[in-house]
Amino acid sequence: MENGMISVDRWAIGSQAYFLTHLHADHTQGLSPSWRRGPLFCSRVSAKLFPSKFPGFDLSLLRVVDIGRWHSLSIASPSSDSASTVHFLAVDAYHCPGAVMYLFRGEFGYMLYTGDFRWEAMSDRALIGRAMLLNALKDVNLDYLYLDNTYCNPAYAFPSREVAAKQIVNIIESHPKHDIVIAIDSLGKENLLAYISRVLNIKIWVWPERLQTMHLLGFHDIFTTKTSLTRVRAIPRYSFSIETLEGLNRMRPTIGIMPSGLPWVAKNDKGNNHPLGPPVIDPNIFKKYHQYIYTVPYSDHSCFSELKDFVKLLKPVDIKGIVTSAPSYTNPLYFFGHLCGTKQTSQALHQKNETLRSGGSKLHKKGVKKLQHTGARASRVSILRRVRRGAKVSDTDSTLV
DNA sequence: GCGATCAGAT
DNA sequence: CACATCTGATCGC
Repeated sequence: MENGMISVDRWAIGSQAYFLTHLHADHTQGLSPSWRRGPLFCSRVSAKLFPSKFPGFDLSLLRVVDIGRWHSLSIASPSSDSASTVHFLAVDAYHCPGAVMYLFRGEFGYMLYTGDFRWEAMSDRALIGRAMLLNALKDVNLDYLYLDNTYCNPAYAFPSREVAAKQIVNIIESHPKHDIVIAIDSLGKENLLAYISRVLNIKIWVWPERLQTMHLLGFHDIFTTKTSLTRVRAIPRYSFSIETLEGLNRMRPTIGIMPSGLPWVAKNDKGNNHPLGPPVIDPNIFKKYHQYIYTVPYSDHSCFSELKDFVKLLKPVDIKGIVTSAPSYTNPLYFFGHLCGTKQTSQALHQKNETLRSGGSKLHKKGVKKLQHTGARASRVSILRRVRRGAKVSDTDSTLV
């Protein structure tokens, strides 16, 4: 938060309390096993996963925030002797396991920080979250909304995860003799994999660290690390590529499935990369992306229409985007200003397509020097990182490139 | 030397 | 493309 007394998904020095929305790496930059700058509030599921993400972390710093219940925290005011109280409520963000949004109440008014979230209006979980938020805000204004603006453009239109999951099952069923690899991250999309497993009555291979995560999350019979037990494997997204699929296909017929909201960007005209132009739906939707690869619009972020529903529901006085680093960052007020309180619309028109950068300016020139590195040191760093997250596999079994 | 951060990759 | 992630190189204490 801007007053500097509380940080959400930021871990630099200077705050009295720190809040974690979820355990994806881009929200934990700056956290490390040796971090101990203050109490760290997070959901119960995040707390459970915490030791495996940061082995050696001082767990006495963790404060579990129960979903749906108001908590409070006393913080010292920087300008006066008196302490003030901040109240906060965690609401299920329905993004990845443990992901929550935080509603804060304090001298600054009401502020909602969504973190990453998916707002599928028809889902039970979103309905519960909706009721919590409406109840908390029924008699007051929401002064600030920090919004997951990952897909804050009408060009981003994709179906519910339920629909996308059925598409994926259809793809698998239409390739009965193929091996299947599905790209996932270190956390998230467990429900998709569980759905595939249940419908097709098949186990899903995951890599060993991921199996540990699955066990912590309470999945005990669905996943395996033995390739001989299944033709469906979930592999890290960073190792999922055209080359990977080509390599696999030299051994056995294999297709890859990339579940993501990204390919469903509408493509604007070439020369005109104005991000605000009329949306044009990508004609390749639901089609093959490559000889061996299907991309399916399964997203853990809200699409544009869901963001719009969310803003309409909460009618915040002001909105700020959480994601500010994307090249085509768009101020949410451009699309949603008219749904907000006073004066935002005209303001938004002057702020459209504003690009915000974080503090570190990148002035380094590239390629000025090419130093040889000492191979010994590089591998030591790498090994330490592997050890920290728990013994990386060198599995001949999975035939990952 | 070591952790933090950056650049570049998928 | 870059949702999130990993690797190796470099920075800075």
